[in-house]
Amino acid sequence: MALKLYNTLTRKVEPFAPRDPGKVTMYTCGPTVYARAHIGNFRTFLVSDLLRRYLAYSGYDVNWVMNLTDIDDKTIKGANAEGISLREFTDRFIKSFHDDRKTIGILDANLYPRATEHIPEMVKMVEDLIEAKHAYVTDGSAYFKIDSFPTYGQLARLNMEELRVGERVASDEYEKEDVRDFALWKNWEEVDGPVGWETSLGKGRPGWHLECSAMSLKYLGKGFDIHLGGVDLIFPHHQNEIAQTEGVTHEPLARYWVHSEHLLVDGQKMSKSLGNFYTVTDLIEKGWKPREIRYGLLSGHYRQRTNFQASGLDSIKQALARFEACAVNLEHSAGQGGMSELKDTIAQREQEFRDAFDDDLNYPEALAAIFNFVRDANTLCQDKKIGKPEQELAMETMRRFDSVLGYLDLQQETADPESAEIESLIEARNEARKSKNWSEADRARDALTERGIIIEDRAGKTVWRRK
RNA sequence: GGCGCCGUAGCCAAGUGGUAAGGCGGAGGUCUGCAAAACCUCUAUUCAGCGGUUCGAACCCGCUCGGCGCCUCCA
Repeated sequence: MALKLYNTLTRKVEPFAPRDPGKVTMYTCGPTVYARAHIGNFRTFLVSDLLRRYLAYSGYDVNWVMNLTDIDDKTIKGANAEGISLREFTDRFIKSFHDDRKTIGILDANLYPRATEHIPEMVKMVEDLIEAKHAYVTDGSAYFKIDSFPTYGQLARLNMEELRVGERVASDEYEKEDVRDFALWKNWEEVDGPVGWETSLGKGRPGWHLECSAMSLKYLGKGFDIHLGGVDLIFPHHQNEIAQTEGVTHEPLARYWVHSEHLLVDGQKMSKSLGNFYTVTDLIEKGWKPREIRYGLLSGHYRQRTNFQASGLDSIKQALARFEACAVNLEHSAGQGGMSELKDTIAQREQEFRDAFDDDLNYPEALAAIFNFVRDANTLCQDKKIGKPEQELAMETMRRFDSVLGYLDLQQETADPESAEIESLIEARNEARKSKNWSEADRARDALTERGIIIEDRAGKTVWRRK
């Protein structure tokens, strides 16, 4: 079986075939950098990361571009409120975005283009759209004329004739020929303050949707492979991108449209007023470890609303501890001669793993395959069938699975500052055990337990970890 | 008004026509000086409810109940 993806454009799960054999081009709508991104944003970025990792695992050469929206109403407002430049204001949140995404193991994209660094490309696109009669200018602003694009509304399955015009459409943009038309270029206004670009279109700034059209076309070309984003972007954002790009290229913007469902927090839509609004940093401060955040945000299929529960931390810790324990078990296994059995289980579980991801990124089922592998490997350890060569093969398999999941990567390998002290307490306990002084040995263990240290007596060695 | 989604064990969550994955939790057992970890067994005769189609339905169809999304701020 090969990869199949649900394509929002066709509303079907389709076999995936890239534009250029062996190479995949993907574009993800990134954050608007006016505040620290929240975990809902990261859930979407995590889905892109998962897809990108799986494509790489499957042998594709992946080119992933993720934009940074550094010009819009909110960034202008924020910068002007602080009296600093747009650049200075947005740099701050671009940094926090990268800090947080690295924390939860989202690998580097190939490029993070900024909207403000592509003004000429956007202006050129508007000019081309005007030339093609898809756009018009009124009072210094340019608008896309949706009547000129017959399939407008298709991506979201909206019938433009039946829209309840007027109920949700802002009424202040009366200069548009049709209220449904959307802005390509916005004329400079007083509130914009120092923000604005002098261009052939006049002084102003780009509309929100334009950057993605201009930048995806520039860096990934016509008809690139996969465009990703959250479901809320289907309309109007992605529909408008399609109209803009295709109005110029007359070719499909992207071959597959992949949208991730929203994250719920404690069963409800995340909002500051409900007190369930979190950033990655908030969770770290509440004691979550990076990989626990990653696990929690990724649980559940990407097209299903996933409920992130603050109370689920213990369950997540336990699940991840299973992976870790398996690696430790393999490391300390002193057996031999289970190579054929190990190879059998690897073949079976890895097939299950691939089948799961191939089926529209069925992450929960892939996880099940890995947990089954963990159980099989633990059983082989127990049966003393894991020797040096088996250990190496099993660990290599774990690392291969983890190249997609990204949990082991996030283990903090840094030396524990108290390790010398802990080791000496363990040493003292083992001395007591040797002389069968059990009460003294238990006292030593209790002292460690009180400090949050869990110890495990393995064959010939005592290993420890923090709770 | 239009388009669409969800309801599976105590909790989380796959499965979408062939007889309920996986994780957490819980019970019992093996191992261990005792633990921890691991392993084994058990933990949904049943998939919101009611009808229908079918040899066969959690999966298809209809209705009902309950939660929710989108329809120019939004990951």
